[in-house]
Amino acid sequence: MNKENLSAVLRQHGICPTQQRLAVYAYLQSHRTHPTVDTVYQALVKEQPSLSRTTVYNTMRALTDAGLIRVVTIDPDEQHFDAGIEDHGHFRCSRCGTVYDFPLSADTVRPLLPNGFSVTTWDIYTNGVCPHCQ
Amino acid sequence: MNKENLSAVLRQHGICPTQQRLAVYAYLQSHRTHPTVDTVYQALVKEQPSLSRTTVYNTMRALTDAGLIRVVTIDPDEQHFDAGIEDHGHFRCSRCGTVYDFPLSADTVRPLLPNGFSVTTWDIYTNGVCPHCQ
DNA sequence: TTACTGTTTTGTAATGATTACAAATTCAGT
DNA sequence: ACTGAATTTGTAATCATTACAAAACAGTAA
Repeated sequence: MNKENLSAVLRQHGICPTQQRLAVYAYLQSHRTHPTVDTVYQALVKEQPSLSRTTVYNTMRALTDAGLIRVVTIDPDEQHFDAGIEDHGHFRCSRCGTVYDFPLSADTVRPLLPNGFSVTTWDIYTNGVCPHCQ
Repeated sequence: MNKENLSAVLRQHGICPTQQRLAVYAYLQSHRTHPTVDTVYQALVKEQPSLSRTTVYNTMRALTDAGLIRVVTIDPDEQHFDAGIEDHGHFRCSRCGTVYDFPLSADTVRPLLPNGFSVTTWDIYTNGVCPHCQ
């Protein structure tokens, strides 16, 4: 997706597409590696030396509230962020810490969800050792 | 489960059943409310004024490593702990913050898990509004 | 252009959970 | 009681995240 499209998406969700927000959102779109705030900050500050960590935090909050990205809380130490909002699960390797996606359809998950609660989001987090570390 | 049984369980898992560890484990067994370290500490320090928060942290680590309790990372701010190690999912109310259990059998979850990864633990976290807050 | 207004960004300081660490305590075995 | 290992305790450090206020920016009207 190019800058114009990203801009339009942000605007459609009531977020003013500033330089910084576009940069963060574009980074997440093109790096589907579940980066942390600090990873994104370190990458973008090279181009925008004036960028502030706070701006990255604020942007993550705005994008999350708008439903454009998700927070992945699989790591007890840091929040990870994911621009992939289609249905999928997450796997975290306990050796190398890498977070992987795996496919998962909402139709197979929905029957498992609890009755009587209005579920707005669900996440499936799995831990173990990835093929690369075995 | 009484003190003697709890003691035996700890010993079977290679954990020396000290006063403090027993107190923490007994608290988790009898309070299935997914308490945080601080909640447990505040409750137990009334009986054991010398109790240290560090001891509670250390005990949580030991019990987790032994597989006697699980960490619930559904709350981005704090870790919650759960003595229920039978299969179940978690629901967190975004209004009141309460974490609920809901039943879930391993047999229904297993087919959803990714191939090629050796999954050692899985968690299903759901968010929304609980019946009490609606 | 200039002044005005609301929004966004920035940098620093505060917060708060968690960990590191070393001294004090407990405890088993001699 | 004495020794040595394990455990607990309290304090200090770490580090992700948030709060906050000043500076920068964008748009609009005169």
